[in-house]
Amino acid sequence: MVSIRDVAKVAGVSHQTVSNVLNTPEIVSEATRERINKAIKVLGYKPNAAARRLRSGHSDVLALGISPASDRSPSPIFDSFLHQLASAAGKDGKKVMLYAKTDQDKDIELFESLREQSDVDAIILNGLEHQDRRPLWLLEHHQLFALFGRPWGLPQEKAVEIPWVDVDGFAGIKEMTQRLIAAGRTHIGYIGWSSDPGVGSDRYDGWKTALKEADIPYASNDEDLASWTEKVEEGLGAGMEEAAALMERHPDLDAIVCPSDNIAVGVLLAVSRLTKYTVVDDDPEKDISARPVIVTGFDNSRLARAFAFPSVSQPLDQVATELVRMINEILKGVKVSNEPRWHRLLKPTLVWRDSAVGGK
Amino acid sequence: MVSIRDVAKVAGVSHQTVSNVLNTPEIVSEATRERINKAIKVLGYKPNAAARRLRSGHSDVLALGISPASDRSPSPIFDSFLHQLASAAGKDGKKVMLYAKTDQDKDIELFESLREQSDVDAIILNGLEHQDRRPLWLLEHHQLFALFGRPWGLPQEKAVEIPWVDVDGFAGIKEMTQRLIAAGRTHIGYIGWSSDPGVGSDRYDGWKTALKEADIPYASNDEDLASWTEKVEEGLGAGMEEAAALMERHPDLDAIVCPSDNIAVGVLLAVSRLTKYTVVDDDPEKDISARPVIVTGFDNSRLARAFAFPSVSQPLDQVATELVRMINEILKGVKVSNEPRWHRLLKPTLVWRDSAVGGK
DNA sequence: TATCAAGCTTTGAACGTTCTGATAGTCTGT
DNA sequence: ACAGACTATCAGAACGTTCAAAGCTTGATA
Repeated sequence: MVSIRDVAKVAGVSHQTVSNVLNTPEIVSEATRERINKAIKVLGYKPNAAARRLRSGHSDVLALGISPASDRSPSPIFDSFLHQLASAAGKDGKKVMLYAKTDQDKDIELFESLREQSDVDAIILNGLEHQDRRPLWLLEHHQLFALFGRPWGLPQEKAVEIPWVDVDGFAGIKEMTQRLIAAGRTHIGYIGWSSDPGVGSDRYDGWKTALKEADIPYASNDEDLASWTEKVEEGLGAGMEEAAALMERHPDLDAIVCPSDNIAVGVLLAVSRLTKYTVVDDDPEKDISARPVIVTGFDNSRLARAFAFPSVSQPLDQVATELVRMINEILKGVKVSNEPRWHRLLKPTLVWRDSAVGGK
Repeated sequence: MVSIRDVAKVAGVSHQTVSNVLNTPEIVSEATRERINKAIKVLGYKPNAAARRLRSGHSDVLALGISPASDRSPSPIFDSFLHQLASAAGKDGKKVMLYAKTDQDKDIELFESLREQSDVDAIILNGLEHQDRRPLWLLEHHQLFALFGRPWGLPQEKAVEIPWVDVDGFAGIKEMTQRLIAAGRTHIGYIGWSSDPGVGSDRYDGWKTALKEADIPYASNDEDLASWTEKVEEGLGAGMEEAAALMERHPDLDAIVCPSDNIAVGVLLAVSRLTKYTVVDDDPEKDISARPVIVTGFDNSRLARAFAFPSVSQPLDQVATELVRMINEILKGVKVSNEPRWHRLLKPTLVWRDSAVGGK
């Protein structure tokens, strides 16, 4: 194995100068720098990560938990996020380490073992549960971390100390609802999660607000609103019965907004069965505006593409980049504060679809 | 930071004895061992991974590439595999590191940078392309690795040197076809990948063989078989037109076998539209045997659950466990040979469904 | 009693890097 | 010509662990 000292010998300098070329090239004169770089190339020298870690105390590794897929698994786009994160981290010379998530207690146990082991510089949390203990534990033990998602349900004074990136579900759903209204739909229902004080109510509010601002009659009364709403647990294909109930209650229903693609698929299937539009021969799905009821989702996953329903697309590349940026700044010693750069609420993109079903 | 020497001081022994307790406890007398363990607990000592790596030369880290989700992405179950792998590795004190896959050349470049850096002990490859250069490169450069999937298309003498785990697609599809025959279906078509000499033809052969063994008339003639087959590119919702074509060609068709859940969904949708069975009121999907055409998939992903079609389930936990075991053995210095324990073809499980559509 | 083996423990070096402080060389201004 | 400041380089220590080998008991054997 070729070390920094071998390079030094070949280049005729001390080992420290080689180290300087690697870490602070600007303090080395150009002549020697070139000589050393040449020696590095000739010898095929690669810095030893372990030694670097041992001495410098940081590992350039981010840890990310991955939960069993059977979980309510908010994201059909989790693997997409993983790729973006690995990519963003890689650009920065960092690596992403996976750990298998189980429950909060086990997670914390694991954090404990990562701590002080100089094995992981920072942790990226996502998919927080309500009143999650993990962020507080991490804060308390001065373990660096950043959050994908907002720290819903945490006291304000704590939340301020937590760096997070999230996508604005409220704005996304609101825009989608407005787009439906612009398309002439005026009887728009909502089928979403039953028990989710954070993300769920945020998206629900998006729908409600759009209706109110457009002066849709039933939006002015909470009781009326409730009758245009159905609660359902997250899950692929969920919401079929609820869609039926909603349509029975409101025969004039012409659109349904869902906070996830998983639910939207179920709702779309139920709707298409009840409205018979899938059996018409000349494919009415070619133009979704011809659909008796338009169903919309969230995440713009492959499901939305395959079933050709409109969906809200999360800018996962930006999420990943911002997370890595935040962690970098923290590692450099910048303190987390109330400034906006520690709490990024990214705007999602509306993906409308007029094209035919199918495709990849 | 508390080190091995601090523990030694408290326990009144030398640092090496502490190290022995950690690595080879059996050579330390019980009395001292207990004393040291107590000191470890009291001081909250955690071994420093970086130092251990530096000295011992191995990192206990496995690298795994993750490709952008837009790719033909063979697995709607990739994240599930990730979880299993992280879990299996974790049980063994190992970690999984992600790297962002792009193309073969970039991958190899990355392998090169991982090499000698004592940053990664072994690489896990999956989703090989046809005539993939990566396994050969890794062999040539003596970088340890194992494969999820078979080294299709590699010369036998090389393939023998490559440790791999795969799931027997042939057996899975064959069993599924036999199950359809047992259910009284005798006109069974196949819609699968157009260009895939490895996995694709393996699964196709499963269908063909089952038909032949059951003496289905059209199975004896290759030309007839071809007319019961449609080729299609992988993709969620793909295969709609092909399903229509197949049904037109064979009005007596009563089942379609697909090599992936993604395709099965498209096929199922096309079939349900053409056979009008989704519009019947008393949910014929409650019992799939009542379906005019049964569609089957592969992977038993959430899609199969949601749309209630039968599918072949891959034992991902076993795959992960075996991969980790192989890598462990190689790390211990065991040479890869022609023995069966280096080439594991695992039996998948058939998941039949009689229950209603929907649910999680 | 001297010798040897076995069981347990210790000592010192080594892994490859970065950190710290020192040294030589060059330039500037008086 | 000389102090002072700055630049480029160097030498040695340090990070926390494991490796290699040597040392100390103890008990059995000749």
